[in-house]
Amino acid sequence: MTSGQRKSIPGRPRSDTTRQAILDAALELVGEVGYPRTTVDGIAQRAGAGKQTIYRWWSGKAEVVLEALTSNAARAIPLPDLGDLRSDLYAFLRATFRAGRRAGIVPVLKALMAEAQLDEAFAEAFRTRFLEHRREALAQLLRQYPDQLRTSEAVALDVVFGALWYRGLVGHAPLNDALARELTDLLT
Amino acid sequence: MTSGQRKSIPGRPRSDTTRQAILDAALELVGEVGYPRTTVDGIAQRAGAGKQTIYRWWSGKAEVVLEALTSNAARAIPLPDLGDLRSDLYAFLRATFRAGRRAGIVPVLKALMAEAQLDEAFAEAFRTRFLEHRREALAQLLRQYPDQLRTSEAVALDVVFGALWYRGLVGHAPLNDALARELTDLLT
Amino acid sequence: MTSGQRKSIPGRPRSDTTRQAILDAALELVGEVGYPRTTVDGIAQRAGAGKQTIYRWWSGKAEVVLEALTSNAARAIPLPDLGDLRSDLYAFLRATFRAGRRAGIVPVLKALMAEAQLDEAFAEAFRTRFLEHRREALAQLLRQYPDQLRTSEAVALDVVFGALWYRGLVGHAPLNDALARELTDLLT
Amino acid sequence: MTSGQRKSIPGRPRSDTTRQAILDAALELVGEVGYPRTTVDGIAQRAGAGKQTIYRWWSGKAEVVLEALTSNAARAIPLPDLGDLRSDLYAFLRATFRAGRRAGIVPVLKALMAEAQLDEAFAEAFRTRFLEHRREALAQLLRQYPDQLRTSEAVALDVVFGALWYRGLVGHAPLNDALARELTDLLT
DNA sequence: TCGTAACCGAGACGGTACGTCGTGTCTTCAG
DNA sequence: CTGAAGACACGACGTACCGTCTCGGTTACGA
Repeated sequence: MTSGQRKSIPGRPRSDTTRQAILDAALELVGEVGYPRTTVDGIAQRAGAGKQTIYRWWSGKAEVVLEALTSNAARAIPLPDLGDLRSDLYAFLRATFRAGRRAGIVPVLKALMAEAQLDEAFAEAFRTRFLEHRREALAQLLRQYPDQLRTSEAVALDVVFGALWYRGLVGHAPLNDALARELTDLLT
Repeated sequence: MTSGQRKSIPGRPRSDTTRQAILDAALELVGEVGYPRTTVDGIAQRAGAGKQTIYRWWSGKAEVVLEALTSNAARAIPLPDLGDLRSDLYAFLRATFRAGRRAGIVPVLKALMAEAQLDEAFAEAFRTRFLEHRREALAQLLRQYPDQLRTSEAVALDVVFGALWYRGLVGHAPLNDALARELTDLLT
Repeated sequence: MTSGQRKSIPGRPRSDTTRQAILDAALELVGEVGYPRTTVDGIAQRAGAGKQTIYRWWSGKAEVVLEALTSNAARAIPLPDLGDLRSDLYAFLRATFRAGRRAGIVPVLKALMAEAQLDEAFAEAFRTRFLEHRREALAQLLRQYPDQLRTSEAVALDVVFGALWYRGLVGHAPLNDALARELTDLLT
Repeated sequence: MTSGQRKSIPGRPRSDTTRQAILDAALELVGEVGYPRTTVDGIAQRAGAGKQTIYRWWSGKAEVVLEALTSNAARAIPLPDLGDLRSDLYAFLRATFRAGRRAGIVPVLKALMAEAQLDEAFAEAFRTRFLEHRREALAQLLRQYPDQLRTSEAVALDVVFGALWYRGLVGHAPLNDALARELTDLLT
């Protein structure tokens, strides 16, 4: 019955207060001065924490920011359910794009994607702890209408998130409702 | 009236030998130790050049690598012309993906895209000196068959390059002929 | 009957096992890696003790090592008594130097003397709990022959221990029998 | 005739301004907050120098302070020459003790001696660049009167500097004229 | 032919951030 | 209250790159 009740581990337990302070400080700093000018020292100082404490639980600022992003917000965009793929997909894309435009998360996400290119270990973390969740959300939506899609699920996901990230990263065109419209039309 | 032709500038002219040595050294180093562990010092040392010489002509390692990439190779993938969009687009995508898989340029491109996220000035350079060229190549192809495309040219470009970059950056799936096939089918 | 001795203090009494384990661990570590690379953490770990336990009873590694040194050994060099100052002093010095050369205590003493320079509180402890004992031993010897000494007792002590420590700390010359001989001749 | 003209070394030459600024800053800081609380960062900051510049030329704060001490001052106590050993030695000792009492160099010297105990490399530097100079000064004096000394030159030096350092390091008694008198009487 | 000016190599410089280490305090659970 | 365990705030360390600077030395051109 796996009655496994937690073996009480010895020693002082991790301070959740400090953990939260660090995550908050990270988000604040990133918001104020931007990701590249955010430093581990800076986060520690603002959080009233020691640098060591940060390095004990995270491997660097990228991981801290990633966790801050994914934990502070149960940032779930609710999946629409309007009965057909066209409507649901359009609603999903509009909502996603709008969420991106609203808060200052987009530059942070771009920076994390950048970090992932420069640091293989972080790439893995970013993929499994962030990207795949988003992918899975859309995948669930698509799976509801298996035969209304003009291409395979995998390619549909790559097309949607590809266009999304590509416009975001390159910045040559906005993520607006028109794009949502066109992608929807293309895929259904 | 200084009739417009270049006044011969005084002083020692720029050494093209050195320029080439720097670009070569940059590519070599990036190939050997990867972009993040490549340093301006390292490039200078390997090229037998002074650091100042690099900073005189480029703004940093990103620009050097970018120029090395775009200059060393007349890296033109010849545009196919098989008579219809389906064939041309498929050929184009296959050739592009294969070029990417072959040499070690892909990690470098990923790194440059990363750099562009962290440095606005370089982002501009990367966009105009690299990304737009690729975009324009495909755009020319698409413009030959204005009515065989299932979406606008702009979105088609974003879909193609989006999927391409997304798979490349995230690395969750390969850039293979199957993707070329599916994208072609989707867009035509 | 508990007649009037120590009121029994509440709580768990100090573990003498642990105390000894800490002192032993300290001496071992100092012997193995040297004083500067010995850390409080290291001592605690090797002793199977908590750091807090160390800080509860000592003020830092210097005090631990000092106590280890002075307690583990009833390191009394027996005072010679040969009947005249020359013989006694020479015997004393020879024995002292030899004791120093034998075991690995000398580097530790040097390190403690160093620590005393950097930490006023420890300087006091080192002086009263170690240095003065040695001084007092020789002083007793000297006082037996008050009129065979060519200088005051205080200066004689400083000359003997001065030369001793000076050669030990600087290391430009050995603490050998020749020195014992010359010092004896000089002082008597 | 060994006409050895300096081979011109390439690169920017070492900045003597910076070197001096660092040495000055080191002495100031040591004077203000004491040696143990002086940090390399602190020195660099006050000198307006980069930390790297310090580590390029010295191995740590101990070496910087040592050089500051030995270079900033042609701190030569002039050798007395009064015609006989008793007078000269007494004069030398009095002058030495007084010099020590006057400025705040004594604590620094104690700290350097401490450092030498904890760092073998620095010990060597301290010995050859400081201690031996002092030794040699007194040795010269002694050598003028080879037969007025009651012991060998080497032991005389150890007795004098031994008593001096011992009283300085332990601090149980002052370095005063009485000690100078007694040492002189003992040795002559 | 000689001066001026920009080039080039080398490498020192001021600076910022990094990640690690040791200290001494604290907070948990177990005796 | 002691003690093991270990997290915590703090502060210094030494290193790595950055982008700028300052040397001596080298081309080129034009006076």
